[in-house]
Amino acid sequence: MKVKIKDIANMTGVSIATVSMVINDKADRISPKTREKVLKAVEETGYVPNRVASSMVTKRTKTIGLIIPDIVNPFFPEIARGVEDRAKKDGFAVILCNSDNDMNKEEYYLDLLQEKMVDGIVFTVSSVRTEFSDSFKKVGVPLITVDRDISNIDNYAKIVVDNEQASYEAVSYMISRGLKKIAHMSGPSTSLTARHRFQGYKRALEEHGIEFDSSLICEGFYNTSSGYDCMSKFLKSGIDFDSVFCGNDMIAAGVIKALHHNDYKIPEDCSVVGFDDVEIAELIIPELTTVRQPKYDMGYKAAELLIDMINNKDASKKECTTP
Amino acid sequence: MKVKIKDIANMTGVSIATVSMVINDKADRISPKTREKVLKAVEETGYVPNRVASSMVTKRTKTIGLIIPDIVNPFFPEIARGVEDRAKKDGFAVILCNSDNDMNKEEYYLDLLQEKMVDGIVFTVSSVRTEFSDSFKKVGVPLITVDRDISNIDNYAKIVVDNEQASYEAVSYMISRGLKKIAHMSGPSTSLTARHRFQGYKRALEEHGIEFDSSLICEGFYNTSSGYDCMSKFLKSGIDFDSVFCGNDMIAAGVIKALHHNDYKIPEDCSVVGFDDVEIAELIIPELTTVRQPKYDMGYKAAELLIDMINNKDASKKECTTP
DNA sequence: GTGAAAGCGCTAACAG
DNA sequence: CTGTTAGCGCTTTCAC
Repeated sequence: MKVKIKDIANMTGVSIATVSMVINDKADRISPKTREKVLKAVEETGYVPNRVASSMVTKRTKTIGLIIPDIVNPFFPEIARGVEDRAKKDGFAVILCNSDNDMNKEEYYLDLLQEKMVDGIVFTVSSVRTEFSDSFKKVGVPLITVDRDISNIDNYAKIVVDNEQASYEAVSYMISRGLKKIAHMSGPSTSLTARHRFQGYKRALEEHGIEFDSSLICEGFYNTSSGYDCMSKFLKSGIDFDSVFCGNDMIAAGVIKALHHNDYKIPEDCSVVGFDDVEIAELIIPELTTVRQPKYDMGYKAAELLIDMINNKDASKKECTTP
Repeated sequence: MKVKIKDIANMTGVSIATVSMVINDKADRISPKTREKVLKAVEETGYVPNRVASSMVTKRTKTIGLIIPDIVNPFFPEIARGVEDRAKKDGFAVILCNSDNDMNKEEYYLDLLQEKMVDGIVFTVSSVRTEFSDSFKKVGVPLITVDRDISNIDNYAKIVVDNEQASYEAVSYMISRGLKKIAHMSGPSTSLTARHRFQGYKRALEEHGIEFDSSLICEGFYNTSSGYDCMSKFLKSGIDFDSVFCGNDMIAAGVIKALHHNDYKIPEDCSVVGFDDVEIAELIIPELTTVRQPKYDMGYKAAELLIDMINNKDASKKECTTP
């Protein structure tokens, strides 16, 4: 039989209240002697406090829920890690939920987490969802969204990543390095991300007095073959460029491949800058410079804000942009 | 104020015992009429049962812990996903813990999970650990290890991956495709994984009547530059080979790069086969054929076995090899 | 079919 | 400083 607080109390000849206090370090009012005695008994018996029972009375489970689309998608592990690290700092555990961008699963987990009485929820919004369903609005615990797509969901605390700004900075950097004819191979303009990255590109050109040239733009998809095709087309048509700013690393990989096949040297003949969805990319392709996305920070900050909301109910509905 | 079982009971004019039964579908002995009435009240009030309270009496939290070194390491997300999917199937939630291969963190989480009264633990053993510490042995709940390195930890239920066999099959396949001079560029022989993969390579050759040729072996590290260096050396020294079996995908990426630089065509001039630690690799490098590791299945099976152990206390100490 | 009552293991006043 | 006591919200016999 598992040993419980009562056993420790009996063993040491004190009350369970006293034992509870030393276990929870509310020892301000406990004599060192009793404290030692209790601690020793705990040690000897291997007593493990039952936090489920504590939760019953404290109404705190010290657990938060994390709902993401899919931990296998390389975008999310870092977010998850950020959340977990911050949670751990305050003694919170994290329940991991993969929603697959499926509304039903999202609701399933929202329910599950609430039944488990989590203290709060970090929710990574999929790029598909554009608004909260009813069951969302009914969530009775602090909830914060981590939004990689700056969607139009409001009225919730959220962490957003500013793709426009990140893109702007990357292109500005390229300009500062003397590049002038910067092509842009983007993801589909149906994607908010792609649009924001494009806007950042454009703004950087404008603010540095470089005229925007639509012939340097190639819209495709977020994959390697798209990058390959765009670059092949450019090479064939003889368009003049000295560098490429790519919508993501997959595109960049395709671009690099096409350049290789045409005996271009990188970065001597053409610089390639990608956008980081995937950590591993640059390991495999050292020619690639990439814009790091603050995924870890997004998770970390989300958890931080959430814990804040858990501790002061008033802290809700904040917004926070990374980096 | 949150609505609780008592409120539902009052609203419907039945006892809390009855409400409890309909909520938990122990409705064999409940009249359909009462059932409907209760369900309706639940619906109207948005009542969410407090599973923490249930856990108090049932002694089951329907939660399992998952300890892995680091979710950011591309090896683990799939394992985690496998665990989560299987757990979900039986209504279990998963608490995610990143240990960073740090014994202290491992113990911290082992403790945390037990305090949270998880029903069981899936533990992914780091390649460093060679034995269980005391606190390990004291774990009072079912525990199963997922072991990618076939280490010498015994006396626990575990899932292992058979690198030797996977390697054997890959090389056999290469041989069946007519390849005869298969070079092997391996990870460091200090790694169990590397040794097992090497053994599989060797066995495949032997069983297919191909003589082992140590000059076709190049030992390095599990990274790109190692692959690049090995291949460069081979090309310089004029060693005759028609293909390369690589210890992992990083090595393979380096090999491919070196071949490219020397105007070899893949797979016409030389086939390259990698070993899959990283899903993304083949997206970026389509020339690469790779041995898939059953990471997802490992996680899935681990959770399955664990749930089995949770349900029948006798099912422990099984072993199970994937694939 | 349904209800009453006894806890599950712990915390938090309040007394002493 | 320490003990007593009243629950936390639910499940589960055992009566009715």
